[in-house]
Order: sequence, then structure tokens, then C-alpha cells
Amino acid sequence: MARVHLSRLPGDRVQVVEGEHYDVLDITALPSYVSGREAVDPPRWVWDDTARWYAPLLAAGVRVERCHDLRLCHRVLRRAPAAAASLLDGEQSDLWDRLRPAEPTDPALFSADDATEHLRADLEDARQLASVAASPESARLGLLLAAESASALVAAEMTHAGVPWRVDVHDRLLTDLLGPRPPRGARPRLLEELAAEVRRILGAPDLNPDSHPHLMSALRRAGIEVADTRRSTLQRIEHPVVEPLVRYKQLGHLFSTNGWAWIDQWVGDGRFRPVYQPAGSATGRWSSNGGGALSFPAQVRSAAVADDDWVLVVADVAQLEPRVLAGMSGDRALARAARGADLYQGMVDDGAVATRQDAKLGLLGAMYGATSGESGRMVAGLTRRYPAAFGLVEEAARAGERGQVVRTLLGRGCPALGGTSWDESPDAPPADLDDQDRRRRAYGRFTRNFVVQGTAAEWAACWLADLRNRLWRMGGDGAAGPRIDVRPHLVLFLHDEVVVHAPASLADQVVAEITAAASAAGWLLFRELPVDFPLNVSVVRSYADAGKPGGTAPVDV
DNA sequence: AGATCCTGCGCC
DNA sequence: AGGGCGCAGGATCT
Repeated sequence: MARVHLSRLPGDRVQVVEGEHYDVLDITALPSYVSGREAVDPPRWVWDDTARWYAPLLAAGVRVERCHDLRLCHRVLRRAPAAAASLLDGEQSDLWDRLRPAEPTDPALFSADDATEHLRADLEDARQLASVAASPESARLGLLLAAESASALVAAEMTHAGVPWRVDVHDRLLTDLLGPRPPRGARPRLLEELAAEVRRILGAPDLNPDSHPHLMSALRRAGIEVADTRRSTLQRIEHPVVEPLVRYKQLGHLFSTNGWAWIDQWVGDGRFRPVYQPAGSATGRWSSNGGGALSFPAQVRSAAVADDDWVLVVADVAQLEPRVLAGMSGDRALARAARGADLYQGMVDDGAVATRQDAKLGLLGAMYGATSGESGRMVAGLTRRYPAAFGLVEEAARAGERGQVVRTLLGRGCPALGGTSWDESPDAPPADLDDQDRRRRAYGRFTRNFVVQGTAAEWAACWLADLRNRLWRMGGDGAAGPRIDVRPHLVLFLHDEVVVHAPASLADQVVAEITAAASAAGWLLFRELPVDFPLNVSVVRSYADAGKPGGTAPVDV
């Protein structure tokens, strides 16, 4: 397949390199050039940053089949233990090392930020290809880079399409809980009333409940001794202030995080358009740097409503990380327990634990590094039943404690101890031995979790990539035109859950494709060992109804 | 005034 | 002494 390299040139021009052939386009000519190539024989578009190039293409109605995201792949290869770092060195490689994600920009232009140097996509791509080819694990690394690049396409497409959002529903929800929208800077009426009640009960007329020090001292004066003001701490206290205070905190959080200001900033034209960062976290999980897409609370999901005659198909994987652990460790006993919809129940039926809760505690404890309590105790017993799985995370933890890096199944390496993002205080503290020990153990918990969370992210990226292709093919030979949002399309992805916005008439077919994509992802990663990845699927009009009994029933629209 | 830290909460 | 994130407000530093 052809690889076409796109690089920015000063003056709103684009350099196009394909093999020996060089060309220069004006930026305004790019969409028609790309769509022309897509129509004939879709190449792999090689560019520095998918968000930067693809957003304006999508805005111009152009969809691309595949790409190679040099920034994301550069990061992966830099840290991958199976790739020789020296093969990435060369002209401009320091610039690629320092390249930051593109700022979310107005899709109409993509030159506002620069004065950029001419970053040569063709040169960097050649180094990356050589690096993968020279690796003893080129197949897995190649899959990882492809999945990562496809994720970047999905992220851009989801931002472009947006989550269908009913502002009227959201506004009614806020008004019911908080009172009418207040003027800027003021609290809504019901929130203000709760604050007044808290002040009255504590006898602190000037208290600002949002101020941590004020609240602590007011509680103390009322004879309430707490170490902090977390909800869970407060709820252990027997006192009339607890109920209104907890309520205040809940509603206050809704107001400030997903209130009217959030609507103003992130919802437009009936769509919620967050900004995603694929592989934005060290483990390879996505993060989001706008709109809080990966953490918007269940409380406001009722405002995510499909368009008329459309539905939301919501699917999440049951116990993704334990299943991934079974697959990557080759633990046949755990894989057997994972057959069926409930892995934890499978462990009970296996005779490994007495209750479902014990199974969950033990597995999560093993993956997070619990050392004490109920969870820590369950780990010991389960290690005997599932030695490969529990041994894998244990070994990852010990490697971290020794200061070694670990890697995911497809070869993503973790950041080094003391390296970027790990304990980098500029004024290097004179770390005593206790301190060093504490850091090593913390790093061990990180590496322990990294191998599982990171491989789960790889599974999810493969799931997304395959699903994206399947949904596009459903649309039927471009008959619906090149736009993605008139066909079934992804609108949300939350680590182990996807939401597809689709015409109601295609719902059953979408469910089938999501399920098939999950199987495909399992096969891509764990060929030799069969691990089930059962999904909970709901076809709903409103996201809030997902997961409820009856959600999978045919939807009346 | 702006940058940064801290706390607490939301999601997985 | 349980992993990964983002976000908001207040407190604190510069």
C-alpha cells in the first residue's frame, strides 16, 4: 500500500511526498487532493499529528481510511524495549522527541500556531519503519502502531461527530436539582439554601463551604473531629450537618463541573464535542483534555439522546482487565473461568473462591498491588489457583521495585523510574533511604498495573479500530456519501465501553458488528489462547438507560 | 495578576 | 502504603 507523507510548509502550503515523487499543494487544495486519492486507492496518510490534519479534512467532508501518526508512534518506539532507540536518531529527531499534541484549533485553518519548522514526515517515517523492521518483535510493534494510529482517527472522528446532546433535557435536570440558572458568579438557589442550612447548623454564619480550611475549622468548632472533608469520611459521622453538607458537595460538584457553564463551553448545535488524547496516559489509555469526556458523570447522561429515528448502541466489556490478564499470561485456568459472561462467578464455580466478591477483591488487589486488608488476603489464596496470571503481575511489580521498566503485550514500554513524569521534582530532594524505598514500591505498584492496564488499552484500541472499519462498511459503498455522521458512527469511548449513534433500523446490525469486533480484537492479541470478551449491550434512546434491564429490547422510536 | 499546589470528586 | 486520568475551586506562592 502506498504511503503518502504530508508535511507542513511555511505559508499555508503542504509538501506531499510519495516514494520519489515530491509535490507542493496550497492548503486549500488539500481536501480535494485527499478525497481524490481516497476514492481511487486509499493510501496510508503519514502525518505528524492526526488531530491537526484530520480535523480540517473532516470539516471539509473528507474521511480517510488509514493513517500513520508519527507523533504517537515516535513516542511508542522511543520507549519500546524491543525497538533500538538509535534507529530513531537522525535529522530533526530531537524535534520529534519534543513534539506536543496539536492544540485543538479551528478546523478552518491549521497554521495559526506557527511559523513551524518544516517537519519532514518522510524522513521520520523511514526511521520508524526501519526501527520496527529491525525489532525482534516487529509484528507486535507493527500492530501496536497501527492500532494507535487508528485510534487517533477515531478520536478525531468522534470530536467531529459529537455526542448527540439535548441541552433542553440537561437544563431541565439542572433546574430541577439546583434551581434556575443563576447570574454569573452566584450560586443557584437550592445550592445557596443548602449552604445556609450548613452555616446555621454549624453556627458559622460566614462559612464558605467550598473553602477547605474554613470548613475544617467550622466542623471542629462544632465538635466534629475529622481528618478531611471527603464524603466517605463525613458519612461515618453522626451529626445533623452531614446530610445537608454531603448534599451540598454533590450538587456543588454537578454545578461547577457539568452545569450551565459546561454546556456553554462544550455543547453546540446539539452535539457535545470533547477533545480526546489517544494514548494520552502513560499506559496507553486515552485521556481527554477538554470537556471531561472520560469522566462525565452518570448524573447527566440522560441528556445524551439519539436523534429522531436514531439510537445509541452502548456496549461495555465485562471485566476487561482480568480477561486481558488471563490472555497475556496464558493462564488457562483463569481463561476457563473467563468463559461466560461473569468471570468472577466463573472463579467461584471453579472452586477457587467462596464468593463473587472475594474473587473481585482478589483480582483487583493483585492488579493494583493491595498489600493489606481483605483484598491482600485474597491474593495469596488465588495465586495458588491461577499461578500464571498472578505471577505475571507479581513479576511486573518486582521488576519495578528493582528499577526495571516493563512492557505491555504488544511492546509499549513504561516510563523509567526517575524518568519523565515519575518523581521529577526539580529541586532533587536528598531522598533518604526510606524515601527511596517508598518510591520503589510505588513504582512497583505502577509497573504491576501498567502491564495489565496497558494491554487492556491495546485490546480496546484493536476493538475500536476494527469496529470503525465495520461501521463504515455497513454504510454501503459510499452510497451515503463520504460524511461519517450520516451512517452509524462512534460517538464515545470510555476505556472499555463504546457508544455508537446509528439509525434505528440498523441497530441489530450494529450490535452484531460491535460483538464481532470484540472477538477480532481478542484474536489479534491472544491468538493461541481463547479468551472470551463478552459484552453488555444496550440499544437505547438515552445514554442514561444503558445497562438497565430491558435496554436490549427492540427500541420503539 | 498569573502560575502552581492542594483537596475533593467524577470516570475507568 | 490501591493503578490510571481530568476538572474545579480555593489557598498559596511569585
